[in-house]
Amino acid sequence: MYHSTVMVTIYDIAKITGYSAPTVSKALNNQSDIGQKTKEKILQVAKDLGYVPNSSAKGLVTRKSWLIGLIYEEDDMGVGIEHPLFASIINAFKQDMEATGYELIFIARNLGGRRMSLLEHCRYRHVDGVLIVNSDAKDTEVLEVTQSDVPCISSNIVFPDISTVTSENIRPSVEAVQYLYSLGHRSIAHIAGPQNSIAAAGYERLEGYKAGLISRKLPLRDELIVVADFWNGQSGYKAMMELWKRDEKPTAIFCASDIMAMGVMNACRDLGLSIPQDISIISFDDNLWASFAHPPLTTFRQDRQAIGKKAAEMMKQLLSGEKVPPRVLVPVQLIERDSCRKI
Amino acid sequence: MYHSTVMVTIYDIAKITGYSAPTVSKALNNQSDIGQKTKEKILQVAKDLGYVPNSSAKGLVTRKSWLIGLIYEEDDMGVGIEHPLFASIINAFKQDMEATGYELIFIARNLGGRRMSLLEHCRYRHVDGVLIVNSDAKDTEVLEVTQSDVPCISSNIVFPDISTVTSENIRPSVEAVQYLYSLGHRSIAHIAGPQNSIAAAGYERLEGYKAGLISRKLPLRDELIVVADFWNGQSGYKAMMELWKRDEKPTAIFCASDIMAMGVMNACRDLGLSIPQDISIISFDDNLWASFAHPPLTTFRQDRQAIGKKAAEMMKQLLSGEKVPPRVLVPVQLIERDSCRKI
DNA sequence: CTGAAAGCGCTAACAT
DNA sequence: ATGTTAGCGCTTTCAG
Repeated sequence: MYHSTVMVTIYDIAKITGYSAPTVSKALNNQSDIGQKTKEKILQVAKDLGYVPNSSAKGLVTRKSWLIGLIYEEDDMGVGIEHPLFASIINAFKQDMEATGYELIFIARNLGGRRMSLLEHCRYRHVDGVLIVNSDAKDTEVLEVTQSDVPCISSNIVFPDISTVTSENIRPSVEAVQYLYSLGHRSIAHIAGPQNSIAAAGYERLEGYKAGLISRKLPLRDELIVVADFWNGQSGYKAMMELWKRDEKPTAIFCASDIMAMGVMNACRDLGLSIPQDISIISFDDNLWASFAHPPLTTFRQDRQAIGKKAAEMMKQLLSGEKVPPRVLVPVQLIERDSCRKI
Repeated sequence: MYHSTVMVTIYDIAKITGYSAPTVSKALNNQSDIGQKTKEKILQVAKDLGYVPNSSAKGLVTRKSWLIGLIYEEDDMGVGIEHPLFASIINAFKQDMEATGYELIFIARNLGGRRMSLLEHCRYRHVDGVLIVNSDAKDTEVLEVTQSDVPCISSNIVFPDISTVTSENIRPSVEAVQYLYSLGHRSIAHIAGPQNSIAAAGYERLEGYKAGLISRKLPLRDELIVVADFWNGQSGYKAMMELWKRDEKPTAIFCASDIMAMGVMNACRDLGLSIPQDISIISFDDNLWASFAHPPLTTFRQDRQAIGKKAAEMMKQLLSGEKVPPRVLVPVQLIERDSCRKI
């Protein structure tokens, strides 16, 4: 049955049922101090009338918006417009939060032509909390939000004052080196992500790589490390070309991301290096392409679903006043395919 | 300067400036019937106090929320969790709408445990309009929204009652065939997307393929068409394998999407077919991977940015009461790379 | 050009 | 268990 477009209020329900507005309100909100019969009758009439509450009126008096703000800056990472991680994380987060009654709203940076800071926007909409996804850690407006009293959770980017959830970076990076070591490799290079502190991933994976070498008593050599300019394929290609100009020719490479690995693998091809015969490659992410690469890429799978769910869990804790640890790590899983060989 | 967390209202400003609340309101909203001096003074005090309007109070009286609802169903297409198109479209749409003063909110399907239909949610939040991105065209709750008085624009999926913006599908598909024809190909196959009507892309590209054949007086042959089960790599692989079981061996394939093409190209490899020596491939999308494929893939680039911008433009027209055409097409661009050869 | 009064839809605090 | 009163912050008449 389709309802008319004119708004029906609790007063309409009150009039029809003969009860007062507050009583209707109580019934609708499932309060305790109300008769069972009364409640049923009111609920029935509300249903018949197609009553829908008014979030503005409700929010105005309760001061709770049931809104979670999303600060999502498109792509400072140079990946282009298709970053594969964030959409999934947001989606998992969304589903979890919605189940608890929250809706997600993108926080804008201006309001009807007039500029308005992110924090002002949060206040304007009275968001109950904010999820920061891949924003610039140095953006003053974002920092203003993280330093305010608005409950914030961050995914991917580490901010000083708030809790962050990311995939594990260090442990799997150590493991990557050890995995290659166990295959007999002794000269292992790292093509690292940008070290500009936007994302923890860049330096933490490099750190893990170094720790991995140390754990196997392999020497740390600068000439085996190339830092890519951006998290994209072109930069991966360029980094591989740079690596191969140097004297030491590694037998294996730990690459900081699959997208970069696309470029690295192309560079190998252009260099006449076949994978894994001439060189082994292990990477990070497990994106759509990894299993279709030639050869299929051995890589650590980031669990986007788990990251989003974890972020939601942390948000709910924060919202209910609980303490949340500053950094939460979600495990990744090694997906062994054919890009590494025993030597 | 950092402001306190207690809310400052127009009454605070009124008290300090000595004007009344309505006057303050007028100044803040840049109304005409107010003195220049007065306005300046009020604005200054508002700024000093860190005044931020309250969207609930505002919305309650104006009945305008400055909210655009987003109906975004994750992935009925079987692409997995990384569909590369939608995030970009949403982002472009978002930027344009924000510049006009609107914010985007995801429309949920339940509210704090209680179920609430999509339309009810739209009413609850008083959204001024709704953008539907890749939702199931048969979902009754979505249809309820499209058939309501809520202004709706759809991207990608064609709904009966509302305006839809997509990339051009038919013309480029015709062109794909003609392009291959001009290269000397006469036996041209099509690996089509799912024909289940979720997305127009599936059947429109098939339609364009057929029209292309006809335009060059090539025979339509069913054995040169394989319809994939899903828009993913596995389905592409399977479809190619199926195609090659048949008697007629085409010299070229028009594949309905890049992601499917990943699978098709892998199947070629497994079949011992080298591209483009043995078979030419042309595709659709130009995703991140296409330029890194072996060989780099010739494909039609969808302009996600333009689609999002167009959707925003249509939404604004709708919001201001203008008529919007039922279907708007955004041009795609042929990116010639190395997967097709002259024979 | 400015202000007084009223009201948007809802709920909190109390009284009955 | 139910109703009365009041008020959330803002804007819209309409009077002056």
